[in-house]
Amino acid sequence: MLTRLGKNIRTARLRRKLTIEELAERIGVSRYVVADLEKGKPTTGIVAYFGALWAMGLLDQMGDVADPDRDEEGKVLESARSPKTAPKRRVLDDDF
Amino acid sequence: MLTRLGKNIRTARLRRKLTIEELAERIGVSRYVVADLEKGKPTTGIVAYFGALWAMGLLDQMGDVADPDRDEEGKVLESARSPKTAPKRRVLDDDF
DNA sequence: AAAAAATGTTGATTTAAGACAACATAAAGA
DNA sequence: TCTTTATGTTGTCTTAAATCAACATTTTTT
Repeated sequence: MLTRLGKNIRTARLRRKLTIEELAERIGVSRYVVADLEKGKPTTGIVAYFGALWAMGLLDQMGDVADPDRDEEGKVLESARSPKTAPKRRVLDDDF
Repeated sequence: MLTRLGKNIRTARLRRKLTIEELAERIGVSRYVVADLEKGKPTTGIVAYFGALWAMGLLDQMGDVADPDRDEEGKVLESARSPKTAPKRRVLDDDF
């Protein structure tokens, strides 16, 4: 997934006729970081990746990632613990 | 966008009843890295973010980000340079 | 084909991320 | 409540990321 993202960023950059150096300058890093990032280097700071996406108008696509509303599996796990319907009622309520 | 992603990861973790340490162990980093990442620390390596998403089954959501097929702006810029239809023909063609 | 520009590569230096210990605080369970 | 567990916070140390210079290679342009 990392190498894929790197390749996608490179494709986007080439389409925009940007050199590695130009993109690096806009992000505020050296050209080596952008070169690494396009290879999908795992240890590179996420700010470089996000900066590249931002500089090319692609960052908004990150908005949905891990969005709680779309996390169906997580929603199921949560609702399994705290059921919405029929809240637990203490036995004492009937107790006088 | 970074703090948003961090919050989303935290929400997903809590829903799954995972502690920071448990998630950190699955990713292969210390608990401090996960704590940073949930705050959206920019300089943290992307591998930590991706690892967290992966460990919770959320990584596939990254597949579409910066996908060339969805990069409409990039496609326009590219096609403006190399038109698919009507390839340029030299004037000489009419020339005898 | 020649010149220029972009990118790749290597080695050295600087800087900061990550790991860790120790303790404080907060949250959860008995 | 008391106890445990989870998380936050601070400081130190080690490691590796990021920068840069210099040169090689590739690509583009003329």
